[in-house]
Amino acid sequence: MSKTPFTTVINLLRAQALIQERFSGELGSVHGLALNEALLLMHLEKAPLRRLTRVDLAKRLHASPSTVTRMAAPMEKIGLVARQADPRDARLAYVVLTEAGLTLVGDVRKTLERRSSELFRDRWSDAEVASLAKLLGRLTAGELGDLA
Amino acid sequence: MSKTPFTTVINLLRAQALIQERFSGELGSVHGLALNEALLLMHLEKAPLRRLTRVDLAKRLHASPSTVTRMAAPMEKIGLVARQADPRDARLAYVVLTEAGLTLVGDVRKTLERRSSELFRDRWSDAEVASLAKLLGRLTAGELGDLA
DNA sequence: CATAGATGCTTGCGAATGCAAGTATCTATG
DNA sequence: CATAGATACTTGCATTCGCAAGCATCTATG
Repeated sequence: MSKTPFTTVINLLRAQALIQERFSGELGSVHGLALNEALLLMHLEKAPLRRLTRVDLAKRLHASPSTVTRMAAPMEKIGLVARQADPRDARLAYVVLTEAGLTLVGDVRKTLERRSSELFRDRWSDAEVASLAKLLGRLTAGELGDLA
Repeated sequence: MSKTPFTTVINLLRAQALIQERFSGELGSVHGLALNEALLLMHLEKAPLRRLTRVDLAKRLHASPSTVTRMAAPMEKIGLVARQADPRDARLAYVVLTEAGLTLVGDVRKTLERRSSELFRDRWSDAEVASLAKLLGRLTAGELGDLA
């Protein structure tokens, strides 16, 4: 039995920790957001009508609905998102991206794209990065919400 | 400017969430450990004398020293690790793997290796998995503690 | 139309974690 | 040897998160 799959998993966990550390700092100091909050805004940006229910957001963020409720509250307070009811189903409380949120998420995306490029700037060819993206994409093929 | 690096980072974050979800369940129910606790034991297993200081463990786990202190306490209580003083430096409090811990970490490793294999069982050739492992390994080249 | 089950959201509670401060010890400098 | 700074660990406090329970609403069935 080969141990290559295990090595792959371990390396992936390490790479994720590296990225989290590198990105969280600038994201927090420049935009005042945590990485998860940035991902939430980007999911809304990609969604039809720029809105999603809390349950849908939870699935895309791999979080619980209660976490999404609590994440959205302060972002609503500062005007990045708003709460929107559904006229047909009174249970639903959409989280909808505001104009301010749309502007911010554009800046956030630029920051993340720049940091991502820096991550591969040295010792990586374009083909290698593309190969890595493709392999990782296949790993998560059945998942919701692409963001990219 | 290409967006491939950004796509790569997003896919990596998604893949990490997938792995965390798939592994945590069995790790907890079968061995009674969280993923981070399993990683802690595996770092000890790889270390000389099967022991590390809390600060060294924190670096390898990408956690704070206080987190390591609190993680080690219950594992010491159930006999997986022990506390060991350094005769030359009274500040150091090594976390050392016990025999019971060594036995458990062997089982845990087998579980993780099997789950990792299942992750790539369908639609992946050996060469593709090896390629992914290599690319991820390059991303974390400068880091401590290999585990694999 | 009435009821049972399913779904979406929120809240209480406990667990995990980081930061900052405090203590103990070591090391370098004079 | 005395002192200042560095290092290792721990603890108090605040934050974040998931689970379970509760409430409101919707849907299916009779």
